[in-house]
Amino acid sequence: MTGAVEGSAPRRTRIQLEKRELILEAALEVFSTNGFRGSTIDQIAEAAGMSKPNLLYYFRRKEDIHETLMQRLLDTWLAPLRELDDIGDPLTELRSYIRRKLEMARDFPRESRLFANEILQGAPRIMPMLEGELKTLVDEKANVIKAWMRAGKIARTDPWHLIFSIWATTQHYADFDVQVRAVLGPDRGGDGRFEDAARFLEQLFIDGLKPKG
Amino acid sequence: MTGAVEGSAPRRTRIQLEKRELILEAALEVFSTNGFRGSTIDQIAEAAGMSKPNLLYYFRRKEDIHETLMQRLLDTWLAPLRELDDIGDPLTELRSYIRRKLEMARDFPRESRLFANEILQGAPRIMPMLEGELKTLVDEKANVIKAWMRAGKIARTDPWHLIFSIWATTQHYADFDVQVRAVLGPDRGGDGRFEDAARFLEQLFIDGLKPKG
DNA sequence: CAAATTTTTGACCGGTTGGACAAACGTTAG
DNA sequence: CTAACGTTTGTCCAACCGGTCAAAAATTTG
Repeated sequence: MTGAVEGSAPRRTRIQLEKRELILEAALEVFSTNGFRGSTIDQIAEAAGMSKPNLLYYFRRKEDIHETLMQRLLDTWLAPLRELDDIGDPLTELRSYIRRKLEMARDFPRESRLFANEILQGAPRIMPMLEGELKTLVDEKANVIKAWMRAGKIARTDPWHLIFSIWATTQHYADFDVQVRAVLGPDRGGDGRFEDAARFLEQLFIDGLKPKG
Repeated sequence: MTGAVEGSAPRRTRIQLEKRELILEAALEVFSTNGFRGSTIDQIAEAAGMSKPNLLYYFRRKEDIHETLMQRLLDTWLAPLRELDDIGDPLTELRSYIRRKLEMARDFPRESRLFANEILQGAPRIMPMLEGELKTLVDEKANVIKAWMRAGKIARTDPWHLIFSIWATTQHYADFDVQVRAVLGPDRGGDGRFEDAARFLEQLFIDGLKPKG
């Protein structure tokens, strides 16, 4: 009769751990396709194979599910950028970063869409993170890229907008997937579209960033 | 006592024309920030300065507002690509296209977000248009670009993914505006961010597309 | 002006939604 | 076995939401 599933000390049962995972997986599916307000607890419960009151036993409010999902997402979402290392070869590092981001768009499109949904609606729930953690990380990496430019390792350009462009182009293949498929048609829109995209983006960014002269 | 605001022959009063515009303007604001399901008729009505039943006198269903909005949007949204002309200088044409798209992201961010919202959720209402009109247009322009490549006017690459990248990078500044602002901070995130973006994108795409050798 | 028509409004309705709750059911430790 | 604790479910509720309707108010037309 505790019911304190989410206390300051979350002592969780085996069942709680399992069921919470099940719910989060189902919620990711539902939220990423319908948005927060467009999703109902009933939909998530059904997708998780349980009743609504049962779901509400594990997460007291709809928002709690979304919040938990968002917290987990952000860590893995920023991991590729965190790995951008200033001790490696600049062009190799950037190529790896682009490739990793594109792989995430391919392998975790639901996470990408969940994030896009949140930002589109003004990021009401993660604004502090954007202005804090994210800005700090981007500024840090922008300085790494700037150093590469000063050292003549890559062409000079705006590091922040370079990062934005990499985000935009790679996430486009997850967020606008239906449009990409529709335009490419059945032949070119199949599984090969990510390899085509990888080739194109490598040419666009890496060739474009090679130092002049 | 007709009430037939939307008949096969839409004989519309002056008041009807005015009020419908008012509603569409309000609905654009509301839909673009909350999504279709996240928006209520009451919100739109209040934003338009009228009561809910009054709004429903001009648009019988919520979906009708969204549909009308979407139809209008698509024409203006694709206009820049339609203008891409194969009689002009290739690099100039592409530069103009990128600039126009970025200007639209700056001047019509709500339209961009409305469109993004629709695509994100699987484009349930405009799928036929994507597979029809849009695909036809993109294929046509891809062939124009291909011809430029064969003629050695620009570097060889994938025209479809080139177009996707231009869409992604330019629309990013509308759809992910809050993120861009948050990361750039108060100084660089001000009005100048679009000029910085324009400079960056021109360098990225145009320099990268100059013919080799 | 007065009749006809258009516009606006308040009241209302049925369905949905997020969430509460207590009782029933299952599990586990002593 | 049994008491304590964890889990599940049916029922219920208040708020919200899309939409209807009839009647009032405003406007147009003759």
